[in-house]
Amino acid sequence: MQRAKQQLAVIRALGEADGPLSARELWSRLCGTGVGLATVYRALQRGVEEGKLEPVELLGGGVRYEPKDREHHHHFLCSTCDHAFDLYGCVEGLEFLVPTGFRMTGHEVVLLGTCDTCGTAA
Amino acid sequence: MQRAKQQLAVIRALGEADGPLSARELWSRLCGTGVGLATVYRALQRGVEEGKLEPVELLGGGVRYEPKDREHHHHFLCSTCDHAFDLYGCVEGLEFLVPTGFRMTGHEVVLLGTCDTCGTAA
DNA sequence: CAAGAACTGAGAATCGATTATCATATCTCT
DNA sequence: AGAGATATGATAATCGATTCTCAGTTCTTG
Repeated sequence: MQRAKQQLAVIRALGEADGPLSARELWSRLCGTGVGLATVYRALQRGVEEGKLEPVELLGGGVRYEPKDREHHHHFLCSTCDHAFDLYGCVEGLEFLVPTGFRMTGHEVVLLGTCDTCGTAA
Repeated sequence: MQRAKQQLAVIRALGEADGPLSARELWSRLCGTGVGLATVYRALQRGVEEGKLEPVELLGGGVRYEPKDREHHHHFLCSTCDHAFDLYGCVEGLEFLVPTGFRMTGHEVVLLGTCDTCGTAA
């Protein structure tokens, strides 16, 4: 077994996901492999410290994580399954919203609705 | 004392705010008046049930509330003081981001940065 | 004023998310 | 293989946010 095998499994699972995952989502994806929830949190914490992972805060409280090497993008949040999907493309020209005196350093766009799986199942 | 005086004070404070407020923010604004935190939560819960208030989830976990009669708008979140400000105007043309098979029912735009107060103080 | 319903504040209880602990297992290096 | 550092899983502990409980207060109605 190589060094920090379980933590690598966590990072890899994140890389294969179609969007940012929460600690719990990650854990359930790795559950069969016997990875503990504590290890998931440890891997996420270390990944952020080492600059490999980016914490993503969307609506709904929890923090999700995604690989930091992805380009600037936004997310679609399915209100049925509560899963977040990466979107491709970005919105420009938001500056007109900023009040005078305020300095904008970033923006977050979240689209809400139903993903294809949940929409078909309904 | 009229009926539900404290709860009205909560609703009024929300109406006077320049953005959505969390339960704790509301409480601290009413603190001198001896209003209890439980009452703030009760007022918020009832306000939502009666359709007067709208829960707003931005980044950072907590739920904030704002009067429901405001027009569609978005928010500016100051990363220094963590206060959310209403913005005027909306972003259109986000549909191009939606993947095929997904159905978009809404969108949330949050601008991040520093508000005028925090920017001046820095 | 009397009676009962509704409201209130303080603190306890609960809840989910995250972190800390600890004994065991595994790695690295020789 | 042996020694020491690191990683691991289970579970306890912690934390903040929210809800619950309860005794006391205030309202409404007559």
